Amino acid sequence: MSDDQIPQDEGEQIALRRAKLSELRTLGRAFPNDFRRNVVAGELHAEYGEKDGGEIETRNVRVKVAGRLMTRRIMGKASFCHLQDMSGRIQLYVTRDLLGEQRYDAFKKWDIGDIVGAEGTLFKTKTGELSLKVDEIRLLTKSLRPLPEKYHGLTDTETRYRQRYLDLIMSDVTRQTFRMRTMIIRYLREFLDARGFLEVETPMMQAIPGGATAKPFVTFHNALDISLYLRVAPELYLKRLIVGGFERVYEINRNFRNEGLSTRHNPEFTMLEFYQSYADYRDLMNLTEEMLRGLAQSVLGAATVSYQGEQYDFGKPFQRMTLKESILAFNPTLSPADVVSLEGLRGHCQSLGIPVKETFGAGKLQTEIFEKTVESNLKDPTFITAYPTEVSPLARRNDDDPEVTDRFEFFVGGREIANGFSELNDAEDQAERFRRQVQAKEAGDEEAMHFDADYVRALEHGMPPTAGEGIGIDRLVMLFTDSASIRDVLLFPHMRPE
RNA sequence: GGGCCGUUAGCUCAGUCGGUAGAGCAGCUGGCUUUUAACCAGUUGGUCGGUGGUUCGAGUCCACCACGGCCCA
Repeated sequence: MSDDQIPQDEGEQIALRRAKLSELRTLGRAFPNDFRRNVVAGELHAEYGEKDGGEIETRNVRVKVAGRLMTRRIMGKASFCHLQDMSGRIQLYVTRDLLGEQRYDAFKKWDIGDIVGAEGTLFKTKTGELSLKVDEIRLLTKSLRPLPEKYHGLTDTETRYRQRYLDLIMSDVTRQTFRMRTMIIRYLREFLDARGFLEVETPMMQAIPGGATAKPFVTFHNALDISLYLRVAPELYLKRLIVGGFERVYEINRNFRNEGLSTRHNPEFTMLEFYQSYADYRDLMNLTEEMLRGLAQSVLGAATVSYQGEQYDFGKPFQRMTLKESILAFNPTLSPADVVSLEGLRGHCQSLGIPVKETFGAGKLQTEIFEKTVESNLKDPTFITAYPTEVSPLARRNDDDPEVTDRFEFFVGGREIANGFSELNDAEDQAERFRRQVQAKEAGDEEAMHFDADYVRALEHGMPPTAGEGIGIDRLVMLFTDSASIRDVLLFPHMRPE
């Protein structure tokens, strides 16, 4: 950057650091990349943290570490500082006697935030902190901007999201949250891989957006001269793979839905979808229970999940009830006859203040009542089953009651985490359900599905009886990291441009 | 989209009844060879989110706008 590009309103601290960098440039390579560390802080603490200081010094352990300078206490001719690397922090003891006056004076001019490499021998201070007595130290990268305050850290929510790198530098909680996110996804992969599922990737850009009732983003492909949609779900592609003979597949990837932003919604979010042939929705409920119980044990080391002050026990068998049962349980004024009659449901919606459209059938009305009165009360891990066919255009009808499907949703902490069902593999029924969706779309429902003729053609070749499920990864990570907002589990949540 | 709250130094925050804008950390100068929110002394730093308005006078009151947070739809 030349001088005339430097913003004039930069603070004096930045100006001073730029001047220091400028001096470094005159002294040689200002951004060297020839320092090699041989250990990280966490390994040192793991190996020597519990050992006696005298024993450590006797062994004369020489190590090379590197990281960001986070604290500094200069006491004349000797100083303490902490380097932070990916694994943690290690304290350095830097003295004029070991470095010589010239190099020690240079060290004293470095700033908090600079990237430093150091070499020396391990010892323990009189307060017992494992430290490095430094005899070689180099500035590897000059930092031009001051870091947030060391004690309170970065608390401004907006800055934490917009400048996540600062949040990651300053907050151990944030670092831990995103490590946990990775651990959760890794566990899910290993769980499915171990059961013979094949991980695949399917199109993110689709000519016909399908697999969920949601408003898509539209983009344009210039060479093909067609509109493409960012996918709202991978479902129809994954089931094409089931038709193709990949009998167990899964995908962990992004979906995009053109909706508002909130503490639970980001326009792009991560879903796990998996499909298992020769299985039904009950098999998947059992699999889900096993998966989540194992997940809790694996990443938390306990069966109980603590979320926003409440405890959820994944160790005991998950509750199961049908949608209708749950509605009756939480709507004492509604009779068993009302819950299946159009008039009874409409009247109840009115008393609840739910806006009802003329086109809503009993199933849609039940779903509305469920979302308004039941969902937030499903605290303990609970499966709700028997969703209306009307709101389940891709799910297999129940053999005894064609008005409902062999479908479940899974709730914990009052939030939907998973949605699964026995797949509809009757091509003619599927074609009819698509036609219904197209009618709804023509009637103005922006979230209704398109008719996907190739998907019906695939089903016409025969899809084995299959069950499939989607799990919202972001919500799962929120639960397991005790995060109140989805933005806390997304490294770069969407924000309005500054 | 609606309601409430917020935006003051690089960061974390005060700012009374409308009367020349403060602290801690960071920075700068000096001191200090086992400190750890190091310490001691001194010290720099502000378009109070933006634009209008009311007023002799606005960080403070009013209106609108921007961005964010929480709740609701």
